[in-house]
Amino acid sequence: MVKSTSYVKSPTATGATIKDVAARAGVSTATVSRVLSGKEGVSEELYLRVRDAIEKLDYRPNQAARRLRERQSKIIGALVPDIQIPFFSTLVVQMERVLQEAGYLLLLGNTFDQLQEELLNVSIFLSEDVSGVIFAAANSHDLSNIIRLQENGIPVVAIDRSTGELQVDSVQIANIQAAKLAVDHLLEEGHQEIALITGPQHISTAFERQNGYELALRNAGRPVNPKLVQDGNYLMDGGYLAMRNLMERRDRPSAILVANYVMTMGALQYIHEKSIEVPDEISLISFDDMPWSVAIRPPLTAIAQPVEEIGRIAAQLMLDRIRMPSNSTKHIILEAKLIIRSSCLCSILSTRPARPTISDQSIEIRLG
Amino acid sequence: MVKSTSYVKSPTATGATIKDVAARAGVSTATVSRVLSGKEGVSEELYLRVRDAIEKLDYRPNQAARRLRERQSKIIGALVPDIQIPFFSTLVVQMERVLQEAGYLLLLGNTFDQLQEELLNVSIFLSEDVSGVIFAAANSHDLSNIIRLQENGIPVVAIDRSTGELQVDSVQIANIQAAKLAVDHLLEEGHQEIALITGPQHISTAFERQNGYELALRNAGRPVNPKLVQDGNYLMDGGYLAMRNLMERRDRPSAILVANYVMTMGALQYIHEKSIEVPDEISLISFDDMPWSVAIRPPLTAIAQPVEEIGRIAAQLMLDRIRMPSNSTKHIILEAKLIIRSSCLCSILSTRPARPTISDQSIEIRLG
DNA sequence: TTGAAAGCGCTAACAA
DNA sequence: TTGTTAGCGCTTTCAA
Repeated sequence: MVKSTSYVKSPTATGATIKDVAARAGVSTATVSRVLSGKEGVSEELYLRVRDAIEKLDYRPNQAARRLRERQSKIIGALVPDIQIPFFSTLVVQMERVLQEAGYLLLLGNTFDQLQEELLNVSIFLSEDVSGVIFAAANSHDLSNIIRLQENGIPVVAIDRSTGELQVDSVQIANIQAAKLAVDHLLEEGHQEIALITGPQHISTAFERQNGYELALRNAGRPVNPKLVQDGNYLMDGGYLAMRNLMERRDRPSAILVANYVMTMGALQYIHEKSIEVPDEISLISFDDMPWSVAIRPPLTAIAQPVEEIGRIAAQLMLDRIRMPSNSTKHIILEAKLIIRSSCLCSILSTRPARPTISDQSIEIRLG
Repeated sequence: MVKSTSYVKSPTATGATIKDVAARAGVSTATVSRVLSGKEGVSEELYLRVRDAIEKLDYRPNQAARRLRERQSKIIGALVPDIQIPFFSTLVVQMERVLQEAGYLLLLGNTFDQLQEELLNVSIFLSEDVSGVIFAAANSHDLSNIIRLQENGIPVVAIDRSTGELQVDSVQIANIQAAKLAVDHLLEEGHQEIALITGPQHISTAFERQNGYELALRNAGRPVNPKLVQDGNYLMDGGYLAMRNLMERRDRPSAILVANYVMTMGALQYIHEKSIEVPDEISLISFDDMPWSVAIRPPLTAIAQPVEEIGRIAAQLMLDRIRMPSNSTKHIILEAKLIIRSSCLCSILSTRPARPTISDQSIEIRLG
């Protein structure tokens, strides 16, 4: 068969277009468009005919065409370190829920805390002409990628991490207080040597949590021993190594605060490999609380962040900012809670007969 | 100031367009387009001028316009149950990596294993005119949403879960063999009463794993006791309740296979609440292996799926299918491995003096 | 209340 | 090798 050589991209059945709908309903595309966007001024009769045609043809408007015409994509980009980290996957799910409700699409970008990956995703976002970007900065000291977005007139909202000078809406927790809360608790329990496994210093949550740790010690008139502060790089390996460094010391600390959940897993691996008893030999408090923190032996005392709320608020801030671009910048700070379970208990206390240790009777303490 | 009333959507600085680049380089937009797509037939001189203009203007092509014009979005939709489940977040990250490399964007859709949510996401995918969809069916017995995609000429690839009649490329593990492997191991260790915590019967991995469990027992000439098969709904709560049902029986099983990781967390919660000793009182094997399986006490014996490989292969199958639509359908079945750690150990063996139990001396066994 | 028509930014056929 | 131009599917102005 000889056919004309007009070029056709997709030989497969493409969906119906607005033209098809218009033809079938016997109206103009303008009318269909009006029905689509629920605009006033369409007669009952035509409205019904159009709706009918839409249904019959299983028509769905082409988003690319819409975006091109409307000059706004209704896509929100999200820059997170790694969706494999439970904290961030929960964040993303919540943001998505709120945004979807408002007719926006969430486009995910994992940065793995590398500026280069962040840049790559920012480029994609710019190409997609995103309506906004919610971001956890890969490096709190280098926000050039974020600034690039702003220069392009794209509203941005910071989550989880601070942004220093940069004027942007933000949601995060009170990291200093949260860390202080944990250390205060350990001090109250009578711990003398309290260590910290911290994260990369270019990530704000890491140094803020460290600040909180040091603040608590100083407030209590205790010295801050730099040897007891180990960088675990926010990774599982790092947590493992940091824990090893700490436990191989001649004078082991009696308690440890771990600045994120991933490192806690690494720390626990070391603890279990060496059959160290928690909390008898060492008390442990972990940042971040997971549903399965109670499935771990011993159940972990943890600093629980209101993750879902952070996600929802971030999305809401974004929507507000898009609607009212000139509103004043908002900074939302939420408080984290200390959930006391059984991974920290003062070894001194365990000598008191009135309060049995876990290993004796396996009680469980739950507060908060 | 009185201005003309021409309508303007975005008052903010929009990025440069191809026209701007053409003007600046003193060429036509066609030439810019040719440079952009790396086409032959542009003189060295113009090429350089165009590149320079692109750089100076920080120009990035508008994707919406491209999609509209090219009639293909280069977006791949991904339908997964819940990105908060580690297995799926890893899958997504790997797929994204491969697809991005090939110039495709991944658009994520969480179904939470609800057909309604699946439908919602499919509608979005259709509107976005996605080039393909990689899916883990919310319900293996109702693939109508997937069929709808196919009817629209959209290539689909199945991951993780079977699709029965439906002819589609797929990647999954050999679930029956994997479950059998685990149960065989427990049988070899001398366990008499082996229980299963299974998932929803409309999810193929759940019933396939159950088949493998039953097959292993039958092959060994053992009866299958329906009371020992508990539905845990693939959720943490479900795992908790299923474990409780099992342990409250007069004759407790001596070993349990848990069909996914989330339920294992629930099961462990119950185990720890009741201070049940693993593996002394009960042996446990869990489907799915996580980096932090070694951070749990005791380190979990697990069936490790090649998650990352599944993700990469799925993405590759998708790309192949797009390039060669008429290729024959491929089914890739990968094998899972049994990683033996310390959560399963035969209680009979522990009576042999030569082999101390974990709780005695805290040895660690690692194979695989 | 309705329709005609312009044009969003881009690619590719075709002409030069 | 380069430019001109049509048109992808949609929304909105403007005129009727």
